[in-house]
Amino acid sequence: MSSDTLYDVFERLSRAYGPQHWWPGENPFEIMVGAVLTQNTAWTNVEKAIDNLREVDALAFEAIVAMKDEQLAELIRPAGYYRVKTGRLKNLLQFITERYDGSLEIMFDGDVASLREGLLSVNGIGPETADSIILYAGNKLTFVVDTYTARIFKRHGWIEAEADYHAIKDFFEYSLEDDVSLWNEYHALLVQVGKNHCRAKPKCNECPLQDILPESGMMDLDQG
DNA sequence: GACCAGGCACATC
DNA sequence: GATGTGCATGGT
Repeated sequence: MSSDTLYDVFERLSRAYGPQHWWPGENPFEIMVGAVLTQNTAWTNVEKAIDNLREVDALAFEAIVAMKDEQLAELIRPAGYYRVKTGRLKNLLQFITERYDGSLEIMFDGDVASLREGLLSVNGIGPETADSIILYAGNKLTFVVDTYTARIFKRHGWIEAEADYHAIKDFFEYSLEDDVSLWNEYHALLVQVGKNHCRAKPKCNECPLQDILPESGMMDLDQG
């Protein structure tokens, strides 16, 4: 699809939903924790887990590092996969301790490419989580691709059905101007429209994107 | 009760 | 390299 169409999509979503103020979270550390907890999980469940951590003053780097695994697991339980995510959070904090002396400020100060590579080397941090941390916690330029992004653009035929994470990421990054605020807002809006209309069973009625002509390969969308 | 959610790692072929 | 499976809670 053309760069103009990509901006058109953004404008429509922006008009329909307004500013998204992403990421929901008070500070970079909280955003980073949320990025792990929300893996394949509804945000409402993540909120419960984050509230639990906050209640016991455990929404902080040293507090989580010091916590026993069973204790952390119990607190984040509402977010699901709680045993797995306990390990992932610990792995991430250990990485930051070792490489950046436990400082998010130092971590986000350096080169984005090497930070991304480092995050991806952590067991439990995949491309979406790494990019979410870099963009939303670090305010650094990287585009976040998620299930909704792929689903929306593939269903409309705007990207090829076989495109993988990096192909989609490259497509957005190449087509859009380098602007952290734009990339932040664009991903947030895609999640918003995805939640409302582009789930497994699509509801295309009243979707802000419904009357954009597909460029190819559009599936039958009005069965939801 | 079935289905789904802002993924990721690992086993198996 | 492609495909399948485990991980788990809570809302619809």
